[in-house]
Amino acid sequence: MADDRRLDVLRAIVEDYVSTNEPVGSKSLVERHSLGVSPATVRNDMAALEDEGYITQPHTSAGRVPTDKGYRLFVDRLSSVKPLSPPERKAIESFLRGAVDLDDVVRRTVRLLAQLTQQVAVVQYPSLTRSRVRHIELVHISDTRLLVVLITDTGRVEQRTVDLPGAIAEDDVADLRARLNNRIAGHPLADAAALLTDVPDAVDLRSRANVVAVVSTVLETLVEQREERVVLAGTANLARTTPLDFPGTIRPVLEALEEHVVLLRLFGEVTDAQTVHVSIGEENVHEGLWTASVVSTGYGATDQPLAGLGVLGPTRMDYPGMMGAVRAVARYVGQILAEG
Amino acid sequence: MADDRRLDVLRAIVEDYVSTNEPVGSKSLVERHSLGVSPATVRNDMAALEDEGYITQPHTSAGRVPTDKGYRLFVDRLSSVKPLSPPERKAIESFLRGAVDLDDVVRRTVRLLAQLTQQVAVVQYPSLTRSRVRHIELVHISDTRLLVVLITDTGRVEQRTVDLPGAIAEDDVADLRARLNNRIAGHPLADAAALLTDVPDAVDLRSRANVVAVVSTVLETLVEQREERVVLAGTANLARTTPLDFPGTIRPVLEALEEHVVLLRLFGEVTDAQTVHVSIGEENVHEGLWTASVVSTGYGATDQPLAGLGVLGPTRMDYPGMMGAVRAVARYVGQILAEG
DNA sequence: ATTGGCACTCGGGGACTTCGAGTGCCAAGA
DNA sequence: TCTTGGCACTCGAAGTCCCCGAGTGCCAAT
Repeated sequence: MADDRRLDVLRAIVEDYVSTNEPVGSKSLVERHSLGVSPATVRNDMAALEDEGYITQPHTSAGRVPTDKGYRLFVDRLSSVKPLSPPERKAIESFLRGAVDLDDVVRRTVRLLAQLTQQVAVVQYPSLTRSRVRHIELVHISDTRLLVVLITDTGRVEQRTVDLPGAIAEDDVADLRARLNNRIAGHPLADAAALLTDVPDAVDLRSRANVVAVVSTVLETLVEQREERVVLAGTANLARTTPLDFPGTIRPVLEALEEHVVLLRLFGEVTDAQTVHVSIGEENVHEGLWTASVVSTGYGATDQPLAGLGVLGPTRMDYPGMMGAVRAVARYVGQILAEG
Repeated sequence: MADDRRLDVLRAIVEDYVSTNEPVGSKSLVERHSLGVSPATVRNDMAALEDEGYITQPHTSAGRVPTDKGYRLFVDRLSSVKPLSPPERKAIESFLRGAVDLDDVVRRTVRLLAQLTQQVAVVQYPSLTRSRVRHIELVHISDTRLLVVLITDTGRVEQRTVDLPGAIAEDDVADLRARLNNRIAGHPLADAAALLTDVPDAVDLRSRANVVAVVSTVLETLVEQREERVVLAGTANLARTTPLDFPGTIRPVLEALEEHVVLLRLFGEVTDAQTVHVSIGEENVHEGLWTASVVSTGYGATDQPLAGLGVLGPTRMDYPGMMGAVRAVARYVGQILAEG
């Protein structure tokens, strides 16, 4: 039971610190929470918690502040996801319903999430490799130039121009278009490479070079990671934070946010759309984010998420609330995408 | 001549303040510049300049700092655009040459500009209304659903799905595609509305509703301002600024940067690709940018620019340098786009 | 019109003090 | 063995005081 109370104390410290943004002392703790013990007892618990590395004091005689490890324990064992209120859910739904296309869905989602959480929001575009091909369109731009347009079942559209080694006739374009669609329409993009290897073999020698060029462009568009895109919103919320949250400057964080590769890696661990993942302080791989926490999850079909979304803020954040918001938004987006 | 010297003094003040970030006094002024007069004389000039509102002192008995009006005079009459060094030009060119498509050009441009100027860079996508239609593609997704893809001569691709009131056959799609392209391919988007009005009249009654739906979607895609896009880079450079630059917090600036509508308005005045436009402090319409300056210009064909690009930073910025960088980058981008 | 001289201003920074929230430890009590 | 009240101690925040010096405005002399 003494052990249980120690955890209660840790929970209370995290909650108080998150809401007041001030190191919390033993006295104010017993005042704000009904722990049923005296400050002296709490002090003993605090000393123990500090020994174990869950809390720390900014300077000798100040209150305690949770460490990354403390937040981790809090998230894992001392809190649960805070569901959103019905009005909030209503607002999310009606806001997302208005979207006209995929771009719009993503844009609205990221703004919504930033607004809702008052943090920086990050949304990854539905991953290409995990979607299916709806259609490939070839547009004849000039004799030696085609525009390849790839449409996925999530509504994502990617395009790329191809410079052909030789001239190509309209008829040949139509033929190739039919072949390509016949081969991969309806299939996951991940399988595209395998399905397309023998396409050049089936056409006559004359145009084979052109076909190879087109196929390799299609594959590039599909495979190349550079096409993974993320969208941000709420950067201004970083300026709201106190110097306590980000020691010195928010610059490294802003820099990390500009390197979209870094952001994409945040969603690397996203494997299902059910669990909400939390990465706290130095748990983050990127050094610039060692003072920040990321709450993320996948969205899309529950078994096979399309991509990730999440929020980023100081380690001192309302984890249960953020997790609730992230989960709720992810669910609604998944729903919307499934319908559209 | 006394008047001339006063302007020299103002120029010296601006230059010193920009480089040192400290209010500049009469003594250090004569030390750093060879004005050929004594500090006392400079003091008289300063007093006059202050009376006229070109400079001000942060507090009694500190050096002087240029006002917005002072920077304005400096930009208009006391400085000239600083050309980039040949190596810099070389770097710009080779960096931009590597771009594979329009998206890539824009992305590279904005990063380059941020890097070069150490400020926040903003690049607007080539405006739709000012480009010409290269091709319109209609993709048959389902019986009652089409994907409309619009390709401009700048390489920009816009797409939108249309839900049709009734079913449509493949043949009708092909027919409509041909009609649309026949009508507006090669024409400026701005003329599209006029050119398309009578298209529905030419088809038989049966499919007229469908045609109307498609045409109106095309027009929406063309006309709607929401498709005007901007891209940002270098936000982290704002965190480099001192409290002197942005009194209190950079938050309002970050907020303004997130409202892309605000950014687009920055380029509203861009009418040609020759002159570089400077907007200083409270000259900015948006209140959140009253502590910032914007250096912008148009890019594209010199007579009819496609869109704008520029940088944003504290009013205390190196205007000649920024103008040089912005102008150079705009020229190269225009060149690249003209070739591609 | 320019300049040297001079008295004046005022913010920044260092030294010093006070205040109080918070701590650790201990001995007594349950 | 755990809890608790008591107590001395620590140390940062904030206030006060003071000095220094960069910078100013003004004036009389050139």
